[in-house]
Amino acid sequence: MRLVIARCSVDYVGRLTAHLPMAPRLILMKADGSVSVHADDRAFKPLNWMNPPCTVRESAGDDGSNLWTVTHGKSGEMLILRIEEFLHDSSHELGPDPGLQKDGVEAHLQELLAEHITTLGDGYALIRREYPTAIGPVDILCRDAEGGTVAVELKRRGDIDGVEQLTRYLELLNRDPALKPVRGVFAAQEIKPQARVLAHDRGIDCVTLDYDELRGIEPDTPRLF
Amino acid sequence: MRLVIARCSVDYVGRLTAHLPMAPRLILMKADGSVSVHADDRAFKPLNWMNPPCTVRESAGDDGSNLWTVTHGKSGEMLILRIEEFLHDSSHELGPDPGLQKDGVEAHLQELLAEHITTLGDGYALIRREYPTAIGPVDILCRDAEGGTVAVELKRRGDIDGVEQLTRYLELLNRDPALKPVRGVFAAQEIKPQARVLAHDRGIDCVTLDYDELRGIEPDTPRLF
DNA sequence: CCATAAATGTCGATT
DNA sequence: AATCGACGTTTATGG
Repeated sequence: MRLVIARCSVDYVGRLTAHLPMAPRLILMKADGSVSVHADDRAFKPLNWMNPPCTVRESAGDDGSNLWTVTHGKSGEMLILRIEEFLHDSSHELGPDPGLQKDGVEAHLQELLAEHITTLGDGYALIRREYPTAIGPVDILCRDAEGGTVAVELKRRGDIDGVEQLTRYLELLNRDPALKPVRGVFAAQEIKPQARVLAHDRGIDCVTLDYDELRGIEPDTPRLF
Repeated sequence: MRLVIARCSVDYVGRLTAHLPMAPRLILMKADGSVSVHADDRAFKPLNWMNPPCTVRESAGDDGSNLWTVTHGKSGEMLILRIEEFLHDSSHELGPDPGLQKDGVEAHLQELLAEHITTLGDGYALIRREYPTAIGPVDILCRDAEGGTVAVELKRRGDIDGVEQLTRYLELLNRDPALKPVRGVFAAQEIKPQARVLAHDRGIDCVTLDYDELRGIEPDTPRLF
C-alpha cells in the first residue's frame, strides 16, 4: 500500500467524465492495483478512483509535472493524475487481510427465522427457504396453523420495494392451484411506515424481527448466562 | 487528515456486528471526523468505517494496547479499534477541496432522446420532458404516429424497479380522461432480462438506446471526424 | 462470464 | 425525519 499526499489535478473519463482542479489530496494505491483519490471529507468515499484490474503508467507532463495514467483494460475507463508536488510518499507492506466477519446480514436473519418459524405465529411450519419461482426465489415458504401457505419476504430494512417484490411473488404463487391461496408476510428488523401502509393495503402482514431475540432463542449456540 | 498504519483489531457494533482479527491495516482519519479502516485490497472500500458526526476516545487497553472507541452519537453505532503496534503515523493539512465536477451521461440521455424522439418510432412527437404528476415527473411524454399518448421512463441501466416506477405513472396517467389511453415505453442503454419480462407482462415496450448513436446524430455537437 | 439481489449501501433533493 | 431515485453504485453469489 502506497500513500501519497500530493497537489494534483485529476481527470476521469469512463462511465462519466469528471474533473478535479489542482489541490492537495491523498492518493491511495493498494496492492490489489486499485487507485483512489481522497479529499479530507466525504467520509470513506474517494473523489475519484479506479478499480482493478488496471495499469498505472508514469510519465512527465509538459511542465515538469508527473502524469499518472491509470487505465482499466476491459472498459476503457481512464484516470489521469497530474501531480505538481509531492508532500508525502510512503509504502507499507500489509500482507493479506484475515478478513471481515459479519453477523446480522439478511442471510443470517433468514436462517434464524427459518429455525424459529413460530416467531410468525403458533403452529407455523417451514416448507422451504429460497423457494424457487420463475421470477426469483421466495425467501421463505411456510404453512400457518390452518395449513394455509405463507410466503415470507425478508429484509433487514423493510422498504416499499420489498412489498412490491412480495406482491409479485404472491401474484405468481396464487396462479398455482396446488399452493393457492398464498398469504404474504413481510418481515424485517425495521419496517418503514409507507411500506407498512402499502403492505396493509395489499393484505400483507408485517412482522418486525428482533435479531438479538431470535439469536437468543437459538438452540445451537447456547450461552453461558 | 491523519494516516495511521498499525496492527489492530476492529469491532463494529451497529447496523450489524463485525469483527476484524489483529492485522496490519491503514486507519484513515479525515478532517470531517470520519474514520475508516482499510486492508490492501477491496479497492476503495474500507473493511470498517464510521461516518461523521462521531467522536473518538482514546484509552489504554488491559494489555497496554491503545483502544480507540469511535462513537456515532445519533445512531449509537460503535467502532472499537485495539491497536497493538504503530507502523506509521502522519498528519496532513489538505484544506477544503475545490470540489468535483461531474458530467453525467444520464442527464444527456434524456436531452438526446427528447431531441430525437423518432428513435422510438416514426411519427413520434414530443409533448414534454419531466411531465409532472402527483407522484413525480415522467421522464418524457410524447405521442406516437397514431396520436396515442406514450410515457417514457428512461434509465441508464434498465432494472425491474424502473418498470415498477413506469407502471405507477401509467396507472395514474390512465386515470386522466384527457390523456387516456397512455402506453408505456421503457428506454435504457441496457435492459435486464427480468425487467424485460416484467415490462412485457405489463404491456410496456422496451427500447435499448445507443448513447453514441444518439450523440452521433446530435446536430448541436458536430464532431471533427 | 452473466444475471440477480444485498449493502453498515451512500448521497442528494424534496416534502 | 422520511421518502424517493441515482450511483462511475460495489460486492457477493449462483447458474
